[in-house]
Formats: sequence, structure tokens, C-alpha cells
Amino acid sequence: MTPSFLGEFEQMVLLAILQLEEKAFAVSVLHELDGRAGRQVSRGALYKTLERLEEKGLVKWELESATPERGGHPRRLFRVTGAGVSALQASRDALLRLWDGLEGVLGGPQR
Amino acid sequence: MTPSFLGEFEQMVLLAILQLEEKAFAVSVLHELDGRAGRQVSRGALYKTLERLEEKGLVKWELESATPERGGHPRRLFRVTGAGVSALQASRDALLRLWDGLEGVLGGPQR
DNA sequence: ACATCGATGTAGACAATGTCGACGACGCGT
DNA sequence: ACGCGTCGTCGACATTGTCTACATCGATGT
Repeated sequence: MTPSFLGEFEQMVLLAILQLEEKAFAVSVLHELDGRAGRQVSRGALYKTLERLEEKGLVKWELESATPERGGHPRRLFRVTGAGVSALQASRDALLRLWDGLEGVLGGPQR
Repeated sequence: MTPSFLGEFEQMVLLAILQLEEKAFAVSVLHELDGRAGRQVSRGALYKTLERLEEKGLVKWELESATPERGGHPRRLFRVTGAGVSALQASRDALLRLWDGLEGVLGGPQR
């Protein structure tokens, strides 16, 4: 029904996965978010979001191929789908248009 | 207690108000959001968000000074507070860092 | 074998945000 | 006085954001 837009956190998670390319495991995403955006959330919070993004077809995953090495469940490697990329482009375009002309107010590095 | 971050829509509303400068009346914000971001929401949705943003001290308002001209309640003129601007800068910085290097994937107008 | 530890992933709950549609209040024409 | 258009307000409900506690399953140590 209401396709709704990408939530604020969902957007960040998708971007973090893209940044990690072939190394997007849940915990790595957590580090990426912390490092780049200073956003620290629990694993549970991330998994829930990942689960929802999958239901919406914005991400997909596959089990890690190589030896799981350290114990536990086999890790999942996340990937952003084409729909996910489109959704990101849409949010980005919208924000870019809203930011346009406000560099002065928002002390941005652009000139 | 976690004040959390700016929601996706809250962010857009704040930006729309900044864009309108001295002309940020509720309905104008609605037009600005539609025009720039293609986001069409009901007035109720906007007012609710505005109300919440005010509780968090990110926006404030005053009644229109000039003659209300057209009938109805006196209109309210919205304004983003200093805290609001800071919140926007923070969200923007985080996204900018996450977008960094993904221009290729997100077909952006940047080069 | 068994208890434990560490790395994963899962479940359920609850708070914060996003969104409506319907309702109340005011001025202005007529 | 009545209806109409412009504002703003309410209460309800869907979606998202977040956490803590828990279940799994190798590897290790004893």
C-alpha cells in the first residue's frame, strides 16, 4: 500500500552495506555505522532493520562461503538489491534538493 | 532518554522551513515539500510533526504579524531554532560521510 | 564428555515517528 | 444566518527504531 519512504536508519544501513561491498556482515555494518556516522546501536536493532529491509526487497543475503572459522551460526553476507539502490537514490535526490542553497546556514564544506 | 536522531520526515520539514525563510507557514511548507522532494502529505501529518519538533525545541513559531487577510485562524510562522540547525548539520554530516565514495553506484550529479 | 566462551542470529516488547481523516473555529460573501 | 474556504487540533493506527534476553553451535580447556 503505502510504499512509504526509507526511514532514517534504514537508509544508513543500506549505505553502510554498499560501503562494505563484499564484506557486509552484520557486525561489520555495525562498525561501519559507528565509524562513519557515529551511530552506535545494538545488534538486535540492526538485525531487526535488516529483516524489515529484506521483507521490502531492498536487501538480500547469502551465507558466507568460506569456512565459518569461529564458532556460532554461519554468517550472512548482505547485499543491497537494485530496488534498494533506487530507494537510496530517491532519498538522496530529495535531500539534495532540500539542502540546495542552504550551505550558508548548514556550515557545509561545499562552496 | 535517548533523544534519538532526527527522523527522516522531521529532517525534511526543518529543511523546508529554512528554505522558506520568512514565509514558512504550514501550507507553504507543504508546497515546498511537494515541490522540492515530491513528498505529498496531509496537513494533519505535518502539524503533528511540527508539534513534536517544537516539543524537542527544534522549531518555534509566532503568529503572523500582518492582517490575516483570508479567513480562518491567524497563521503561524515557523522558524528553525539553533538546536534545529545543529541537528540538521549532524544528520547531514553523517549522510555525507556514508555517501562518500558511492557516487558511482548512486548515479549522482557530482563528479 | 561436559561446561564454558565467543560469535551469530532470533524473539518479543515498547518507544518514537509517520500519516490519516474527521472535527472545531474563524472571517467573508451573499 | 448560512455556507465556504482557510487554519489548526485530535485521536487513532501503521511503521520504524531500539533494547534486552535468549537460543545455537563450533572451539577450548579440563
